Amino acid sequence: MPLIASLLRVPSLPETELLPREFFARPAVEVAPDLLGCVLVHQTAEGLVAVRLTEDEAYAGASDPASHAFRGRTARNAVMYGPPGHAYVYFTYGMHFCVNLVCQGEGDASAVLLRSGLVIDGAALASARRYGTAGGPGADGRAGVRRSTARSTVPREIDLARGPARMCEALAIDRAQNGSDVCVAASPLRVYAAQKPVPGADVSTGPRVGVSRAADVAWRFWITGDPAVSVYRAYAPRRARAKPVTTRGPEGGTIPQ
DNA sequence: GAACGGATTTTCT
DNA sequence: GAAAATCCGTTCC
Repeated sequence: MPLIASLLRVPSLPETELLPREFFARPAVEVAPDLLGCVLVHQTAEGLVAVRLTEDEAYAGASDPASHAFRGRTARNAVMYGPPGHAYVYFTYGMHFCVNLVCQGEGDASAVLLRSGLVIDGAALASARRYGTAGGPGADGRAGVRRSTARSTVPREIDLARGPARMCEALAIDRAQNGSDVCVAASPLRVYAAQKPVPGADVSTGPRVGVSRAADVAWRFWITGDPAVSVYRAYAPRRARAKPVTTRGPEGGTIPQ
């Protein structure tokens, strides 16, 4: 084995190797179930965090109404049109990042959205990123998880990367990782093969979460019974803002709000 | 335990 | 100008 491979080896992955680019050079619906059990690693100056993938979703390109590529190429989705085995990171809902892995060949804008995983390395660092410093919830005054009630605000390790935006926060994935090649050992962000492949019989399928279009296709995949899988939420239209702000403050001198 | 509303900004119509 | 591949705390069964 090359020396560099041992130097970059992940503690929890003694015998596994990086996924080759050919792995991703297939339709996303084929790649998505095969990614379950594989390990996403992000190495930063702070340290290394690794998650074993437990849930993902396939997005086809121009033919999929739920895909970001459905309406053609834009500055945001450009990476999806590039070569397979690269990360497509996008920002959504004004505050969250989500990470995809690009599939097929160049020009086919398909990808797999990574939805959930179990942290198997760097849990302390992941927890610090999600909940603040290791002192516990609220220790640094951050709003993430507060002790507002006596129960149910205790962070759980199972929740560290359970959900697409949570996983990005645990792994410190943001715009800087958009376009990263996950198939080379020199990349801080990379994906390793599963130590023990997940049998097809252990993979469940269902509709994708939160999408309004093409809600009938079962392109969400997860490891059956795994606790580190996000809760399914059907698409729900967001209601209009309660305060239209059509007028300014009261005329008579009452204090706003 | 389900349902709801707020936060917040990029992206495209 | 509205919707969006979300998360979190609160409220109401």
